[in-house]
Amino acid sequence: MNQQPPHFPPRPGRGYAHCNDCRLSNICLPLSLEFSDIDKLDAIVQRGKPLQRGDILYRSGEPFGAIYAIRSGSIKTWRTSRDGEEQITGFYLPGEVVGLDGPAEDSYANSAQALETTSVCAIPFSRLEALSRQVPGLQRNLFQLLSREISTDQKQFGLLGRTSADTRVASLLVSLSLRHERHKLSPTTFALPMSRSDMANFLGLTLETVSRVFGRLQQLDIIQASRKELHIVQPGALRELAHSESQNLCR
Amino acid sequence: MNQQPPHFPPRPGRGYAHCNDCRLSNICLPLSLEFSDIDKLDAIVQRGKPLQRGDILYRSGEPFGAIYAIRSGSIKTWRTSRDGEEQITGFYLPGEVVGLDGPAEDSYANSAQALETTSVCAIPFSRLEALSRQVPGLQRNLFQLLSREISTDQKQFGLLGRTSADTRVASLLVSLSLRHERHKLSPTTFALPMSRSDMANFLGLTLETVSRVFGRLQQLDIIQASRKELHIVQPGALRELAHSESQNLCR
DNA sequence: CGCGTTATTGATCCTTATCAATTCCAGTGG
DNA sequence: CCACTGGAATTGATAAGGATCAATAACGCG
Repeated sequence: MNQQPPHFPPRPGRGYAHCNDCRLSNICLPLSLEFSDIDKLDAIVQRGKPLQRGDILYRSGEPFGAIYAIRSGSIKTWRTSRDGEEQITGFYLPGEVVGLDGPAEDSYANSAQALETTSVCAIPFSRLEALSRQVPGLQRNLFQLLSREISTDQKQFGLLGRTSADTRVASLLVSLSLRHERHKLSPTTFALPMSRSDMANFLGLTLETVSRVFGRLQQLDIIQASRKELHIVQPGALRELAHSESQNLCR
Repeated sequence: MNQQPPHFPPRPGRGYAHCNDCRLSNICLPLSLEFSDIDKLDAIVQRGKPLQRGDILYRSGEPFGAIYAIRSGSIKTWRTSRDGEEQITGFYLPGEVVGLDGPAEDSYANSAQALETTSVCAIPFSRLEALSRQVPGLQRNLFQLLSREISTDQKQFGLLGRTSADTRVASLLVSLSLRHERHKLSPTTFALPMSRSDMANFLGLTLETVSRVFGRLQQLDIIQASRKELHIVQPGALRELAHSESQNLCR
């Protein structure tokens, strides 16, 4: 896999969509800004060529420069603890933003890697800060973005701490499903861009357990899965499972 | 326990320390601002009378108005999942800020409660936003504050997902110890403001397990604990435990 | 001093980790 | 085109850590 970081030219190449044309502008940073303000934002956004599967977007410890909005594809982020264990901290889909852990120490705490062919918009943070001082709506969106990341991270606590393997896997699948729905994609049939092992790591399980849960969910005809392809047969049942604190699929 | 929210008069009562006098100003929001800018911040800060143990600072679902810097005492925050289970999301000590989950949905996702007699500075967020547009250093501090919350939340992932009960408890104690040290308080002898059950909930354990770990740690003379009083006898050994991914104190 | 809450300690069970073997698949090269 | 190969996934057997249930003890507060 190619491990070179992609480069972002100072001014984006022609031929890439601008924010005002982007169909994600209603869930991304431009959310509810005026056209003229979106143009100002657009002027500092840098669009490079797509990352390939396995490409690293940034590495833990690198100086913080930009946050990245995902245009297409998907990204995983992870931290490395001091004894070298890796903990996946999130999977990010189009319209979502990675790198928000950067401002804390002015360097990235996470590493970020493309799970498939992925296009991102790089937004240099210092320029974004400056712009958001002039555009109150943008400042507000930025605060919301950070705050939302806090909120989703905290949701994960309950999942990791207190729930059965079944609930954890179901939760992840439901979360992905909802996010697909938001993009007007099928919420019931989509590809899982990450490996079982990635899911397991993210959910605080082993890959064997994840695999077994997949098995059970298929046995019950709640999902159909073959490798990376997922079809949710009974969305209601899956949601049910995802929201139960401890319940599991007693075989 | 008194469940009334405290009220914050529009302009603070006399006799409360201002930011420029506050010994926490080097770790709180005013961090590395100029005196004149700190005064501007100070002008929007509201200081009420202290909360008592059990007092609610804000409740999940309430409209978001302010973030709160803790001056003395301690606060716990928690989320309530849709099936009514409570998950403690953090313990906050002086100089730390709660309410950062508010901007996401313009309402608090967490509830916050005083664990002991606690003084807080309320900072109305819309006024803070406005001010931070004029004071770039303040805006930067705010972004850092949010980003740091993301970072500490993500650290918790690895703990909850992958580590032994011993490691989790040790981690919490080490974290508290380090934060006490930052305030020039003893890092080895302090009071635990929260119950065993709170710790357990936060760490994704049961209170019985937490109690047992305390027992083991005392057996090994790593800590001495009696109820809420904690003395760390061997800080090194505790840190060791806290950083090991899976190791546990096989009895 | 007595009650209720909080913490400790003990015995047992269950879920999931761990270890191990096998299968499946994608990609490769002959 | 098909056999090979190596990573990913599945499946099975076992064991361990922590949850659960239960009883007791210690403390704080009125």
